[in-house]
Amino acid sequence: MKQAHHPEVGEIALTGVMAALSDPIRVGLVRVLADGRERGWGEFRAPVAKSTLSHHLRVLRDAGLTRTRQEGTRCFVALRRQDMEARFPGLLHVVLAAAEEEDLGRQVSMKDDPHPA
Amino acid sequence: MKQAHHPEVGEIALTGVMAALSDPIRVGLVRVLADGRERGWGEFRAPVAKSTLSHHLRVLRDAGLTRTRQEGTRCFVALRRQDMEARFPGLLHVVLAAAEEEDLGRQVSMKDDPHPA
DNA sequence: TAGCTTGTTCGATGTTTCACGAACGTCGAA
DNA sequence: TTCGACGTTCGTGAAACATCGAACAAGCTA
Repeated sequence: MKQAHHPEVGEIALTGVMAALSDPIRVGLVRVLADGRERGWGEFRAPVAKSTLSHHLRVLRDAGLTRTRQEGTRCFVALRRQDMEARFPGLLHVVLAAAEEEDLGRQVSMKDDPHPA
Repeated sequence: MKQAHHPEVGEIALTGVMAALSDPIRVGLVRVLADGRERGWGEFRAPVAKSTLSHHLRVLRDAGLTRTRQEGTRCFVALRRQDMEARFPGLLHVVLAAAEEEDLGRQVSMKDDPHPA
């Protein structure tokens, strides 16, 4: 588990962000992170193998959408809302609203938080 | 040249739109169409073969971002601004602003319109 | 009719992506 | 030090994608 790379704000590329958000699972991950809370890796519930989940979280991280922090042997993931807002103002908001409208990424939830309402 | 398919407003999918906008050429195409003017296919200038350009315009069309109209043997392409606005309010605007910020898709221009400013 | 123009489609190629299970490295607990 | 938990990485396929040139179809034009 080496220290993961995170792009700086200025390095965040629009194409990377768009590509990252072109997958339903990843949109779901962003949605559950949308409230700004940092989440433990193991809390995520998605219908894929853990290696695949790791892959998706890596794509989000590489694109600059999320930040991963390590603490001992476990990881915490958070949305880089402010960085995204600084780089591409309004983007995250409209994408989240659009995803909500479509209920895209509903397959993703958090443990002990069945995403009910 | 058969009649191309266009998704209805309600059928436009967020993932499709995001995927379509994850390529610099396609973002460039959207940018030159952003003023709302309908453009002739042959006016586009992009550093790819015409078969590749055709492919990119098809992806944009299939995603619901553009509309293609045929007139005799030639085609005219226009951005579906209103439809996009109805489906995903604000999305096109923020994406265009972000693309502007990054000068993404500058490789695409129009004949007799060298994208000067 | 013959030929030109226009854009699409086809086939091939190389790259990237998504998916999985298995193996691995690291850390904390026993 | 041994064990278990936690994520990452690897190896592998299947599918999708970007790209090109060549072939094609449809419509003008001569």
